[in-house]
Amino acid sequence: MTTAGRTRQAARNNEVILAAAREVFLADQRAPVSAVAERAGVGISALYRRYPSKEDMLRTLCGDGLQRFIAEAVRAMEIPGDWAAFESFVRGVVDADVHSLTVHLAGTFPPDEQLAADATRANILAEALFERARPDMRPEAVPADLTMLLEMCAAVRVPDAERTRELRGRYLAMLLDGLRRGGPLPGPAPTAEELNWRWHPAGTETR
Amino acid sequence: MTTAGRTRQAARNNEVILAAAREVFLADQRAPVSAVAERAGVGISALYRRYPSKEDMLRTLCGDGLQRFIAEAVRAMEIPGDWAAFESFVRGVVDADVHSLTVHLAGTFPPDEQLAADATRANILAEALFERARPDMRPEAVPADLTMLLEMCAAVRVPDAERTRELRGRYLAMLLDGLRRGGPLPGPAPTAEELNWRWHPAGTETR
DNA sequence: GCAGAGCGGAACGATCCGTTCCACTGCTAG
DNA sequence: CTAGCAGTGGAACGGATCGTTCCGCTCTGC
Repeated sequence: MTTAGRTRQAARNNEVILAAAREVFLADQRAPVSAVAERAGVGISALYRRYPSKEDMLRTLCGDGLQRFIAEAVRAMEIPGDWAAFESFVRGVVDADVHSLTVHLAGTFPPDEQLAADATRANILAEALFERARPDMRPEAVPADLTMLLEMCAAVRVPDAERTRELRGRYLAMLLDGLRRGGPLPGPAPTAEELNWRWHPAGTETR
Repeated sequence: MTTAGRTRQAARNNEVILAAAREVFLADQRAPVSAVAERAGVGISALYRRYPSKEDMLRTLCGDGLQRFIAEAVRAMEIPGDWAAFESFVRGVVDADVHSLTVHLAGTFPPDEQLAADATRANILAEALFERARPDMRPEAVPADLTMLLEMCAAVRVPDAERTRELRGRYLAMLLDGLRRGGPLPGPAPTAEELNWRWHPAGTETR
């Protein structure tokens, strides 16, 4: 800002705006565009110069989240211990607060070819990590459970972002301990359709 | 409907409308009033005949949820085993899907004297049940964790209501197992303020 | 029968939000 | 040095949504 020329300032705004958008839409998926501008400390024009529409902004954000998810998985793959790799992966995803982006934004804009490809890749990676760690888990656990665990962690939220991270760590620890041991689980695991319903054409839903 | 006179029909509508409101606002706290009317199969007039405003409807709904919460606690109190009582209580609350009502509606309308009293009573009861079961829990567990566990269970959601209940049972089992055993938990437990922030005057929140 | 309680749903006004537009700024190319 | 324009702030607009009101109808309970 102080030392910045016009172009430098503009380049900087790219990140600032994306970060602001992430924060705002993480807190409230239905937040207005103006809220993003306000948080970024820029005018609305600055947003519309970069993204043709709000929808494009959300798509970009979602894709970005998916990339981070994939990056976490790739990183964790290198970790030697099977359970350690899985745990590090999940902690990384929860810590980066990536799940809300990829899931809670679903349905707010039509899917996308690139997005679908990334989602598939993300699923494959996550499943691989899960399978590696499965020997350490209770027998009924399935990869689909991971999605739900992430969803549950994302539900932990307090006004302060840093504290939210801390609390999520606490409950993720509980969840992972629960994933490892305990008596038999009631009811069947979630199916793929049940996990992805947000993307589907929104049929008549009971709730 | 078939055998109903006008007054009988009206009395019936009382329950139908409240049930519809519960379902609708459980699914989406920001749902329009018209959605409630539609689900109840009545006109909008039928709602406004009973409740002066949407806000009153939400308040009633919230109070109703709190009553159910209290009823679950009182019921569970009679159960002999300490852990069994606690578990039955939590399962009951999750099963009745009462948590979303009392928490996710928070902030959408100004508090209320009766509501506050009920909330206090609910907290005391829940805490008592928690303390009874605490010997069976990992040492770091505190009553405040219960609120978060409920919040996490409420995050489990699929389009079908019955299936949602089933899945919540699955993950509640995991959570309870995690609550009982495992290694040390990272980070401090949530504070009372952190749990009730939704009710507060909505200061400047980071997220 | 008939007065009116109860109701359906159109209509209204307020609010909100995505997008556009325009005036302005100050860098940067030449 | 300066002309031009990329980048910007924010007011303005038009459409959508939603809470609430209102009017005309129905059908019951007396």
